[in-house]
Amino acid sequence: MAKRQHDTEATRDALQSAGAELFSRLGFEGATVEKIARRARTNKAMISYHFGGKKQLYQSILLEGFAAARAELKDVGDSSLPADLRLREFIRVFGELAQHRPYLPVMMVREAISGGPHLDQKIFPSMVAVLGLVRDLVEQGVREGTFRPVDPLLVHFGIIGSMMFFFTTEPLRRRILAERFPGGETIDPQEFVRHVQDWMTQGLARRPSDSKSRS
Amino acid sequence: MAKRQHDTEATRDALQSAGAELFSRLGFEGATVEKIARRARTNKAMISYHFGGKKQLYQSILLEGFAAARAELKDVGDSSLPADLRLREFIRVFGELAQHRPYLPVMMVREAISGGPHLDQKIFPSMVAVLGLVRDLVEQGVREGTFRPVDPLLVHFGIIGSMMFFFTTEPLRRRILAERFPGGETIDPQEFVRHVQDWMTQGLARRPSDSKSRS
DNA sequence: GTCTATAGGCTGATAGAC
DNA sequence: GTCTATCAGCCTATAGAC
Repeated sequence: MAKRQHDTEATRDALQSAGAELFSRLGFEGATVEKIARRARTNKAMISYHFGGKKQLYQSILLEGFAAARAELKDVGDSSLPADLRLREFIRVFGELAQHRPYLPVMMVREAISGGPHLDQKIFPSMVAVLGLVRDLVEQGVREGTFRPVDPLLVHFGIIGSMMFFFTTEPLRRRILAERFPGGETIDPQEFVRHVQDWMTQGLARRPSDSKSRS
Repeated sequence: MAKRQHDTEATRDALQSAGAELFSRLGFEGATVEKIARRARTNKAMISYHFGGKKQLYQSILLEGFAAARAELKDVGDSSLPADLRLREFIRVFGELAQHRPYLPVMMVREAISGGPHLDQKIFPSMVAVLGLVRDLVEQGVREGTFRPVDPLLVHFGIIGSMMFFFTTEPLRRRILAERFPGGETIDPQEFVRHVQDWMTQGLARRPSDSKSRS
């Protein structure tokens, strides 16, 4: 945009990319500015220059990652399909998201476990939006009669929980399963996504015996 | 056991207890020996004296916690009930475990996310034992005809995942739900456990249309 | 067994040269 | 914009007094 020695954006992007990789793998404290700068092929002074410090770099990564994720989930929110199909779609997109941006779920789980000590309040709306999406979707299904009466919040944590856990614990799963069964018996992410879809669809389905009034 | 100035076991226990609390809340690096010692009402030299260092204290906490957890799950493994009831029982006991020893799931998820950098290989057998318990249980159900044909490993990660996520993210959930709905709309753990039980039971149930040969 | 004092290493931020 | 050099602060481990 203005005159520049190398390319302002290039350094910025390299730092965010290196940060995403290292923050997710090592956590906020474990990923030192030194390591991040080295991986971005620059120096740690650039982190202060471009972002104002380590914490702000961290937050910018989460903020921009969440914005992108929200955009990818938008279609599911706008869809006019029946609830059970939308739920399958949500799970599929969520799984793709986790594979396309593996750093996001990992960074978020780390934060959630600790009560969000490095979280910028600006991402809260995005988190609540995902929750609202599932809630609407479940309420639609109950209304349409395809789902049994169930608390959307519980469904939300069930789905998000199993998916987040699966995708964030890949490092250890790989290590243990590989050490004990050197054959290489690891789980295919696609297969897990399909499992959750089936589990969910059948597990929420309304049964003939269900009455509307059931707490 | 032998002559002692105060009580050897007392200091040891205090350090383990303080360590469990702080390691789970702050992570391995975040929980400094200084903080742990202060909370245990002693000094950091005691950590080296009793355990040989910070890492060994950490591992002793996980090792003893896991041993206790495994003992509590033993009854579920030995039970001769039908598979669907055993599965409900497993989920219930797992939930009680997470509430009774909240530091355990949190420490384990932290490790799993990072690939287990501070894990002693000695706990691997305990982890695999839990996995084996679920596997046997699911295979029993498929054999008995109450469960549809399903990969036990996928079931395992589904259950453990949703439970671990729920119980480990309580800190952030509390914070967000409390900030946005000051009414105090938080989720009752018992209710979530019941939800997983129902979800699981119905989601795995064999449907009339299921054939035995299905991958 | 317990404690204080300290050694030695690593951290994030930044001043100042280019 | 980029980089090197440096500073103050914090960490774990431990020597040595009691």
